[in-house]
Amino acid sequence: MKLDRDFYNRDAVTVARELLGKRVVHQEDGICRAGIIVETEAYMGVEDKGAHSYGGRRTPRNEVMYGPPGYSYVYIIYGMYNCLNAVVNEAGTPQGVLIRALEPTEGIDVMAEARFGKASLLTPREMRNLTNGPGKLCGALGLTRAHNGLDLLGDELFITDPLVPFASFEVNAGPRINIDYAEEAVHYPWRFTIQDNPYLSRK
DNA sequence: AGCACGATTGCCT
DNA sequence: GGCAATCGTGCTT
Repeated sequence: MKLDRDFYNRDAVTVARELLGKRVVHQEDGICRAGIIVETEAYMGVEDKGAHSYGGRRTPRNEVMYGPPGYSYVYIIYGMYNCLNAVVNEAGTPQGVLIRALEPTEGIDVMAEARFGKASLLTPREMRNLTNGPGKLCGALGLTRAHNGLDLLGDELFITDPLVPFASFEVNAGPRINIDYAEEAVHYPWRFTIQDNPYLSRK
């Protein structure tokens, strides 16, 4: 069951919290790769010094944030990694939720091939490193800037309820990662994690 | 046209 | 723990 448009039509903090435990799917060329979201960050838009859209900054890169909710925002960081966000809130309020880590569930062999060049016989360490970071999960799912602006209610990249009920979990909130430039916003508790999940990007 | 920097990762000590 | 890699992007000139 895909999350509907209204799910995304709320503020980023609310959506970031509620995306925990949901299932991200990338389906391309008949190949399905998916995982459960275990870590997110909220970027609250024009008033959030951590956000790409802070102060109403609008560029070709973040243009999709200014469109309707429920679309992908994929951007390149450090010249080599991609980060996946869901655009949230009504059109014109440029907020987003960064997907920071997944627990892999489907297409693990394909993800392993994409990350490590082998489809099986992963060490426990490799298994954990498959999707425990925003750049890593994009690598595993095969997501690039070419997947920017996709409708998350479409058939290529979408988010659903989990196929089988995910074990009950506690949600933790803490400061976001690597936004040292964000002044007072540095300490806002807008990073959400499933407590003790083995696929978190850090403790 | 040039330049400083980043919502990261992986390798090294 | 530290730090280099690597280049698209945005902003200045």
